[in-house]
Amino acid sequence: MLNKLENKDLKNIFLFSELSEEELNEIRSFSHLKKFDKGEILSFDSEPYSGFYCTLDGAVKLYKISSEGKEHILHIIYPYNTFAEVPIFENYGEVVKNNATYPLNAMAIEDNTVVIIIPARPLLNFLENNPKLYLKMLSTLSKRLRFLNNHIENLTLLDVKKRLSKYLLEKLKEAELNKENIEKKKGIKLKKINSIELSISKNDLSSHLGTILETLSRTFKKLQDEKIIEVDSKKITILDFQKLKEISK
Amino acid sequence: MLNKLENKDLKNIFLFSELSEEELNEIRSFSHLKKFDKGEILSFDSEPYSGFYCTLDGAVKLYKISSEGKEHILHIIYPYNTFAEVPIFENYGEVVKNNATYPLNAMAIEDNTVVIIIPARPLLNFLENNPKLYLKMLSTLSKRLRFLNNHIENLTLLDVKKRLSKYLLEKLKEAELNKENIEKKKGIKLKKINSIELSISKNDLSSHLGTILETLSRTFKKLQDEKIIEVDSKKITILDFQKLKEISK
DNA sequence: ATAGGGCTTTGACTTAAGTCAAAATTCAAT
DNA sequence: ATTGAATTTTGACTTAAGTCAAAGCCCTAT
Repeated sequence: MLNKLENKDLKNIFLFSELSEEELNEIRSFSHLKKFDKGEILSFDSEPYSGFYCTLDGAVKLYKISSEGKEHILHIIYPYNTFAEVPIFENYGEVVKNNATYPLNAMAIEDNTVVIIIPARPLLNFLENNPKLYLKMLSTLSKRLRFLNNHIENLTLLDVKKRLSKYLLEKLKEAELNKENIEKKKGIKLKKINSIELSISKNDLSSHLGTILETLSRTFKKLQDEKIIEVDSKKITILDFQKLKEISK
Repeated sequence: MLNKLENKDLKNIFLFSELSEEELNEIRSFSHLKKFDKGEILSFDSEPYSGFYCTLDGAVKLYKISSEGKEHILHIIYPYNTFAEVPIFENYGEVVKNNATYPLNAMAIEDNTVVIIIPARPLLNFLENNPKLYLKMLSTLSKRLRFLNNHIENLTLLDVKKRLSKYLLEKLKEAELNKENIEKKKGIKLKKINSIELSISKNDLSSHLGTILETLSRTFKKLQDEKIIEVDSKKITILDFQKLKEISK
């Protein structure tokens, strides 16, 4: 159980992955951990400085909510991924004024979700002395921009069936990459992956896909009736990869 | 008419606004201009290196298009705003490999649209020698992230009437800021702004708002019937600012 | 193993927004 | 000013997806 921040935790974060032990110590000196239970909101305001976050354990959803209570999840953040960088940089210089606003809301979606909080001011100082990190940061933000562009494409140009198909294919690809990593690391050969385990509730999934639970349920059923997938609670088996790919286009 | 790139053009670009004449000369030495007519596609592939762009005259739409030909416009780019930075940074180091893909398509939407093209490799070198620009670049990308987050919020949580209302209010605000700038610059007092001139076709506007021309037309009519706005071709007069604000929430 | 709460599915119905087609308006070039 | 093309509006109709309500399922803690 994660209770104290160690250098090895920081090393897993892309931005810090190439830092020396001393440098990691420095990062640690101005960062701190915080733990949340499922459903708890990560209230950005309560922190001394606005800064950015990284999930170390559990999962966090980043979402927008309308005046009528409708929710849309833009990102699900898993361990070692950072979020809430925007307010640090968008008006740099003004950031310490404590009135920064975060574009998104954040909520833990698993018990014992641990995040590390890295305050803006010391981080900006650190970056200035280690300009090589700027490119890493630019890379992270650029990847997120591409993700959001694709997300908008999905939401505006595809119907729910296509969006769900695309999501399933992405998760399958992730699982495959993960498998290959394990194979390489352990020097073993694992059997081909043809199923995925949904890591979030179907309600959260529907919110991420820009629809509602009932419509998602019906769309799963349609794909199952067409013998393209098999749904067993959270386990989705892909029966016809080609057809799924065809639909997602 | 813009035919030759001059330092004063570069100076208007946020990223380069604080550079010396020599530094601007350097930027100019590896950049070049290109001119497009309305409807022409800015084909990123045809350029020697992938790099980023800045509009100097006219306007460019950045859009996604589906396999069925449906289009969604994510950004309209006006003079001195940059675009297409993502492929430079997302996999930095690999960028020179010439196989970078741009997340969005780009098309000129006015005749005589002039863009400046800044190739990735020399730009990255320049940044390395002028690390202060990194923060400006991070600021630009962060602002774009916030914009896209808001855009997704609008598309997923608001209906067309709300989206249009919000758009009109934003444009009104822009016009007001513009007015204030002129007043400050010229030391004169202008009368209050209560109308805006649409700078893009209604078809493009509908695509940007995530709907279609017919629905946009009907939504304009609804707002007009409710005496909230008055539509005279491209000129939109706001008759009831409060109500418009109420609707947009 | 069983009760209870949280999730998920199903059914019947509504609605916002899309489609297709035709008419009307606006714009730009003579 | 006039004409033809491009843009925009209007009307009639369809449809994907949302709403509301009820039933069913399945964890998890006793």
